[in-house]
Amino acid sequence: MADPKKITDAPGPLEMEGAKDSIAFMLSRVGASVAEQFAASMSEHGLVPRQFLVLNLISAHEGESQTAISASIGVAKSRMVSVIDELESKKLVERRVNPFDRRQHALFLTKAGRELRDRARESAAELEERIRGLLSASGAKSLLDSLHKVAEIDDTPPGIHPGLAKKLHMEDPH
Amino acid sequence: MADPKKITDAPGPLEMEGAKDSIAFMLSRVGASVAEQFAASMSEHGLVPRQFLVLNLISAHEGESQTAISASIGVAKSRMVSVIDELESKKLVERRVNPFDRRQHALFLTKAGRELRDRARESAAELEERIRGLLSASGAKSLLDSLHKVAEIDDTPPGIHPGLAKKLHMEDPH
DNA sequence: TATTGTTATACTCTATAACTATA
DNA sequence: TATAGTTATAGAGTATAACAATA
Repeated sequence: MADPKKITDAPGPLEMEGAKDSIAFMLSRVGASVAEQFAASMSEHGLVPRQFLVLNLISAHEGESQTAISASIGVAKSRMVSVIDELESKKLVERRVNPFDRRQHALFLTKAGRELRDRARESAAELEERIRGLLSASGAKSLLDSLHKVAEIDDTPPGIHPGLAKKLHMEDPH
Repeated sequence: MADPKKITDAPGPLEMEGAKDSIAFMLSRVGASVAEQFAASMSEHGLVPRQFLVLNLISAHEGESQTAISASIGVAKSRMVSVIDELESKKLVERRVNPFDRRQHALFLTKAGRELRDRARESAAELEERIRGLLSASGAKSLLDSLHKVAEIDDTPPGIHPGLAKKLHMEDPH
């Protein structure tokens, strides 16, 4: 086959051979798809995934500094500024001066922040249930187990999500 | 706990509770990690993942147009231009005029393109084996099976990788 | 009038380096 | 001297619309 072909009918999506049999490809593809669904789910609360993560980290570690939070999710501290700025402008997070080191901002959730955290967690739980609904109970357990094993492929600490250090897509009609 | 805390020692990475038990989070995290490893693997051949995908699509569908390829991976046709430009400048891909429709460029791999495709596929296979090495044979089979089930969470056509394409749904051309 | 490939432009996300105020 | 937070800037990636050639 060395000649241009006449396109006679609608070709449909061209497929790549072997992709469906590759764990690497399917993990990457399904992972990106789930991340998209999650981003769409969070956007209903006016959050991007990274903000949800930060909200939960502050919730579990109140009083920590911006640098500590940023290091925990693997982003530069300079990027944390606008993330906290936006959360603070929505009255979800408070910056307080740490009296033990006045360079640091101690981060705390407001009441509204705790409430939004809970609502966003419910959305996350709904997505989780939607996924588990596609699997048997033993299948879900086995999948989670396999994911923990494959997670050993790199030495990223457990709390860090490599994809959140970069960009996550938010759905945008049109 | 309502007071800033004195940071006494290196805190280590702060963790988010429940993340490890969430299939959604782990899928997203491991998927991003695998995608990173794959990108690193492809970069050894001077390719980005999308170029590898395009190389394989042209290989399986020689003579197709740029628009057909771009639609198959869910990217705008305008973005395909620079992708093909680069592949062509490396003498991996040829644009030929399609005599049946002289607006179209029929895409073909060169000999060097087929050789690089094969070498890059070997690298991809190595990553696949590295992942499978972390699992039992039955675990790998079960994981792949679960991934196919979870892939039903959206209606993305099988060949499309949402992470490589921003726009998921191709408009019906009317 | 519609489509293919292309170009131009604006917008978002990111990385990096400086700067300040504290330590 | 070093660190926390901030700002500025430049680069990469992307989406979108418009355009010329062809159908």
